[in-house]
Amino acid sequence: MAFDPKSHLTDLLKSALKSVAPQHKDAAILLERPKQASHGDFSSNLALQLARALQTNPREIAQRLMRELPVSPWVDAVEVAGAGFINFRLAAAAKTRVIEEILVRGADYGRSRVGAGKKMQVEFVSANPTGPLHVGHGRGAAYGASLAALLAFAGYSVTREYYVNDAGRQMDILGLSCWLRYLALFDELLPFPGNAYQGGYVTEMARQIAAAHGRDYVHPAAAVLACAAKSDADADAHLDGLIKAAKDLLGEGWSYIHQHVLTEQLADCRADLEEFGVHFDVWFSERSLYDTGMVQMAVAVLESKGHIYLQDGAKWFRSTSFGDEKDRVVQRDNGLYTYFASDIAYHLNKLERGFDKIVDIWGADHHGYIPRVKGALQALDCDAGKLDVALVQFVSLWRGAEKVSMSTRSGEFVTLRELRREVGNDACRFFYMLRKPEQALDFDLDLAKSQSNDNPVYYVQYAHARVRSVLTQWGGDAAQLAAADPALLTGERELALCARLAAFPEVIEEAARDYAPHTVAFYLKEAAADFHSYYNAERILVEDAAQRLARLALAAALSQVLKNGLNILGVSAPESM
RNA sequence: GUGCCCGUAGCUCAACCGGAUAGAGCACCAGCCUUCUAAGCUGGGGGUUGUGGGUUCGAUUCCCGCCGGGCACACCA
Repeated sequence: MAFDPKSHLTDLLKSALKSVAPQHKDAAILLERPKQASHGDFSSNLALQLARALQTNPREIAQRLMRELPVSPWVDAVEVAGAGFINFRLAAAAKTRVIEEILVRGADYGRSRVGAGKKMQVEFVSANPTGPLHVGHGRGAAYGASLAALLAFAGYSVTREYYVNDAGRQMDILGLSCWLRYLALFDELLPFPGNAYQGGYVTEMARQIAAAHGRDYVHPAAAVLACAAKSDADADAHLDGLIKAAKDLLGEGWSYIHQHVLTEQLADCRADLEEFGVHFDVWFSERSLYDTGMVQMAVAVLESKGHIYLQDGAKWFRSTSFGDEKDRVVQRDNGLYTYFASDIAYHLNKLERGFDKIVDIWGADHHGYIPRVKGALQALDCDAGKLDVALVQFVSLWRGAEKVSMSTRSGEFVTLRELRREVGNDACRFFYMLRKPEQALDFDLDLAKSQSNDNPVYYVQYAHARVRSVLTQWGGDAAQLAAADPALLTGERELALCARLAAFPEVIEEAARDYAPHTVAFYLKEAAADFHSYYNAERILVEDAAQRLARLALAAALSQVLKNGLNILGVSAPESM
């Protein structure tokens, strides 16, 4: 294992602690990198933490700890400062060692074992395949993909999953919408319901069906109306009437149309995500839960455990027993299961697949849904603690000062595809990662498009490209860099850059722990800033061969870290710009 | 009304499971290209962390009350 200054200092402190306060020898030792350079390279608040328990002035504890610290060649100085902080100054050699480690480990530098190979599932996007993905889905996609990559890099065995809602009423509405457009192509005109899917892609699918099957699915408009006509008072009831009419009149044809629109939309969605660099290992069908009897079984198990009661002809799950604010219907009085019922079965299935942890990424509007799902798992005697839900807030698009209005059902929304085409995949992925997920995101299209220093994605990529350009001009073999003498790196900026690079593994572990890939993006901006600053202050390709090689090694190490970080975020690291 | 998220520089946001003098970018002002990519760099001004309490060596962080914004409160998904 490579030398790690942080764990080395931890060991030193542990040893001192054993002498000073044996009864607290197992106290957690926290080392942080101070924001301020005058506070050294690492700082520990151990004395402050112990002050109360030892009933002693923290500064005095710090002094005692300092006296008991074993001598280390990696430490230049130790001092007690402020209220009782112990500040460490590392020897230059301890800071520059990281360069060699980065060059040796390459794409694996920063990779951690904290995950210990534990099986983790990240389920995200899971949008109804009833139309194109929009910019809100894009945020969930970018977040989920980056989080999954981050967790994998942190040592977890990650499965990326998309839950396909192919069983519900929404799919029926889409099928109906398509059929109505199809009928219109053959002059069988019915009023198109306002609560059906309005988008142009629906008409497009209708044209495909017409092209492939001609008039096969045509029925007179009058017949449809006659079949559907009951209540035109309630828009939803009217829609259900039309769906029933479609099923009755079309028979097998309905299955075809239903399947066709599903396949089309899923394929479109999948292609869209693939282009966005977002891949899934599993596409899990909701319908399969019904086909295999999982839904019925899950409800039956709940029932057998006494968590279900009948009221008004429906079956209710007593979720209030598990902290929910009201009980929830799992099976309607007409016998149909609710979406919640299949979701219980789905989560049960997830746990049965043996994941140590499952992360659901949901839109923030679903937050009220958490207690009932966790409640159901508890009721099934599962460990609900294995389920984490990450909520992603909404996205608003802006063109300068003007807000772009969006509404899914009306068809007036900006699609992810349009967004990607307009601003590019890299800027898109990076921009989505500039905000913590639980915070609403204002996405400024003009800014994302601008090829200027306003745009952070170019800033980071530029730093990478700059290094690659220098390496190309140098023209040497990268293998030579291993021979560089790090002792020649003594400049303040060089050592600061080394410290930044050494922090990368910690950034990865903390980001993984907090499900916070955005902190990786922030780190990359800072690392790029360190480099740009260095680049402007010092020349890399100097006359002195040894000095030149040392600086090239540092630059190469920096570019490697940028690349590893960008890779997690799904952003390219260009060789030139 | 109840629950969740949020409130930090003029704007957009950070702040490492409670730490030291709250940091960046944009915008504004003043500088840096005959030398490795100016999509870059250097310097400057800019703050009662919405507000009032509490917890303690220490609070942007934790707890409570207000104020303001967003979202959710279905036999829809």
